[in-house]
Amino acid sequence: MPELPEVEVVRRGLARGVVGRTVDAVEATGARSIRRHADADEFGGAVVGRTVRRVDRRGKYLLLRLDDDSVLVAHLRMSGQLILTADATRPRARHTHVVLTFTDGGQLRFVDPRTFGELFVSATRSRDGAVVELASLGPEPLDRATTPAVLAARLTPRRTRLKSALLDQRTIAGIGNIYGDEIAFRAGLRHDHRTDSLTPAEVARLHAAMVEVLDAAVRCGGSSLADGQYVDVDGRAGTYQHEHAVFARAGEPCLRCGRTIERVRFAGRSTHFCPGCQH
DNA sequence: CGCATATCCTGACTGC
DNA sequence: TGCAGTCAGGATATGC
Repeated sequence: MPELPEVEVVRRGLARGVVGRTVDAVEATGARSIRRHADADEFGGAVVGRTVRRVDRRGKYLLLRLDDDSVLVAHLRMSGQLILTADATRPRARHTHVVLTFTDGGQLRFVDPRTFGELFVSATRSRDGAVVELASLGPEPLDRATTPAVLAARLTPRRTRLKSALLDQRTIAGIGNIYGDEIAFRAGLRHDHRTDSLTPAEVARLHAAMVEVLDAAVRCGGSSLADGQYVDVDGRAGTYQHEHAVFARAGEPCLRCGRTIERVRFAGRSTHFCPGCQH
């Protein structure tokens, strides 16, 4: 479900909601959600008593930096949600697998029907705050340091297709199926455009499209699709789905040229594009 | 190396 | 209304 924009919106909610708060108790009833840990006690032992210092994001991962320099890492995968509630007595949603209760009585709940998501504590204390488990992630799309030249250096040496490269988190971190399609459309490039044939002008368009699409999506609070899975920490849906040019618009006219948006299976994922605007 | 496929799960939706 | 089949925002392992 969530890609960079959705994860960034959740990060902002957590930054407002949990920084400075101290974990009083942890209930980890879903073993799969903490699968990198031996058991619930071991996971709880790493979190209880800790105060959240700040919340960062790396690609689609959330990093809750704790006061012992460890990091509580969260990935929502397809169906995960992190929900804040001030009232611990409020009924828990079905598939609530991990609950952190703060000393003030509020809670952070991890809800995840498909159980693909996970929470783990990384003991990493590297100087720059990097999490060793996430070392293979590519650069951040919205970092100023991620210039068109950086993007070109990561794309053009590879002999693959544009969408495969965009979905590969080692190329660039945070882009998933929705934004891969939207970025390719805005750049005027087909999903199956070969990365090794991208010209500097095409990479420049791709870079601009990437920044514009992701920025706009963050400003809209992310994309919430028909199943209503994605919501922020307060349970609110995003609105960027109304701005989608191609994703989930198969059979509808392209808003730019009027041709019919197509949907194909590519790289194992549903892929949407305009046959008139993308080459 | 690149690519397709299967896998981990539950739930929503489609068509009979 | 019930039920089988299909599909889903991600990441990873495997085999060609």
